[in-house]
Amino acid sequence: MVFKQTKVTTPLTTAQKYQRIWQTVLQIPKGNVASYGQIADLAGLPGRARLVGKALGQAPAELAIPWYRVIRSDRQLAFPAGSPNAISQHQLLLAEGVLVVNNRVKKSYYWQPDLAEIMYQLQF
DNA sequence: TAATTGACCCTTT
DNA sequence: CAAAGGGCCAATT
Repeated sequence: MVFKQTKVTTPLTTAQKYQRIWQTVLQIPKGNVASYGQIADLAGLPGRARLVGKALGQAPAELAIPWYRVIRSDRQLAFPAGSPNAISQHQLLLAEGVLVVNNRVKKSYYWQPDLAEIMYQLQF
C-alpha cells in the first residue's frame, strides 16, 4: 500500500511550542493540578516535560498563566520545600482548595481532562 | 562547537 | 517508598 503525503510538516519553533504549552496550562481547572509530562502530552509535545518548566518560567505575567497548577508527576511541587516559590505556590493552591502537605498533594487533585473537550479547546 | 544545566519523567532496582 | 539510570532538548556557558 502506498500512502500519499498530503501535508508537509515544518518543525515547531520554540515560540510555537511555548504557545501550545501556555494555552494548555490555561485549561487546567481551578482546584486541580497537572504534571509537567501531562501538559507536554496534551500540548502535542510528548516526552518534553522539561520544556514545560522552561516555558512556564518564560511566561509573560500578563497572560496570567496558572503556573502553580503544574506540579511533578510524583505529587510534589517542583520547587524545594520551604523555598519562596514553593511557599507562594502552596498559598495559591490552598486558595483554591488544593491541600499541600509536606510539599505534596493527594493524587485525587490531578486533572483528568475530557478528551472531546480538550480537543475542541486545543486546535493544534 | 562542545559541554552543562534544568520549575521533569518513566522504568527498574 | 527511595534512588539510580537513561531520555529529552532549548538555553546558556
